[in-house]
Amino acid sequence: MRNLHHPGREQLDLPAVLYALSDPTRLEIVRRLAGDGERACGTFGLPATKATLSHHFKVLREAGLIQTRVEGVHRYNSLRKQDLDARFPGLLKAVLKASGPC
Amino acid sequence: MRNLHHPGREQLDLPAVLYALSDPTRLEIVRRLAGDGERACGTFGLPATKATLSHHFKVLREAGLIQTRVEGVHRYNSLRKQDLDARFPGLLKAVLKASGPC
DNA sequence: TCTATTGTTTGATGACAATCGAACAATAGG
DNA sequence: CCTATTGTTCGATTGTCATCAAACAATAGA
Repeated sequence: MRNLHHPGREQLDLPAVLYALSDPTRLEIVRRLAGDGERACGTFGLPATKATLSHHFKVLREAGLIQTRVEGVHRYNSLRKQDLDARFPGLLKAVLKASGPC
Repeated sequence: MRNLHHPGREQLDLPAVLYALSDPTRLEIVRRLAGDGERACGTFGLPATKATLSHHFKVLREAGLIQTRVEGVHRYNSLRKQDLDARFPGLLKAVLKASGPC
């Protein structure tokens, strides 16, 4: 748990990204990160236990959608907008737009 | 099997669409339909049994990605481009682009 | 050092999904 | 009517996923 695994930009896999986005809870996390820039895991107020949320953050991280920065006792998450846009131009924007108004 | 179920344009669900696209076999089917317009199920030459392919076509159909027209003994599939673009502007294009050159 | 906070990991459970072979249904063509 | 073709459905198997409670790890602060 010391080292969080983040795939490189070139390793981003489209099916894995689409799969990560296909869960409503994970999509909501991405939506909020798209607006807020950076947030700690515990600040989402989503209807799930911390174990479940930790699982979802892990899926998003390993698919390359988010980046997690450790600072003290917190984990700050942010969207990897630039990497996603470089690899899959227009995809994130289209998904966010399709997911409704923020 | 007489009546194939196609969800209406307004019923298209983003997570379901993303999930359907997150399988490599299904993504490949969509890619080919994007180029070819209309094709019968048996003409894809994908490495899976007909039972498995029938399953994938069903997932795509019920997510609203494809339309199946029955003619004689064949089922002709086509992409629901217009419905997808109306509901999720730019999404299909971005996914196709991200999935590589056709 | 003790305690509270934050998040991960583990283990278990129930649900769902991908895959296949075999049986079935529908149709076209003899 | 018989047969080949095309695709769906069924049943079974195997594997994966979402979820939770509980245990654990790491850190900050008193």
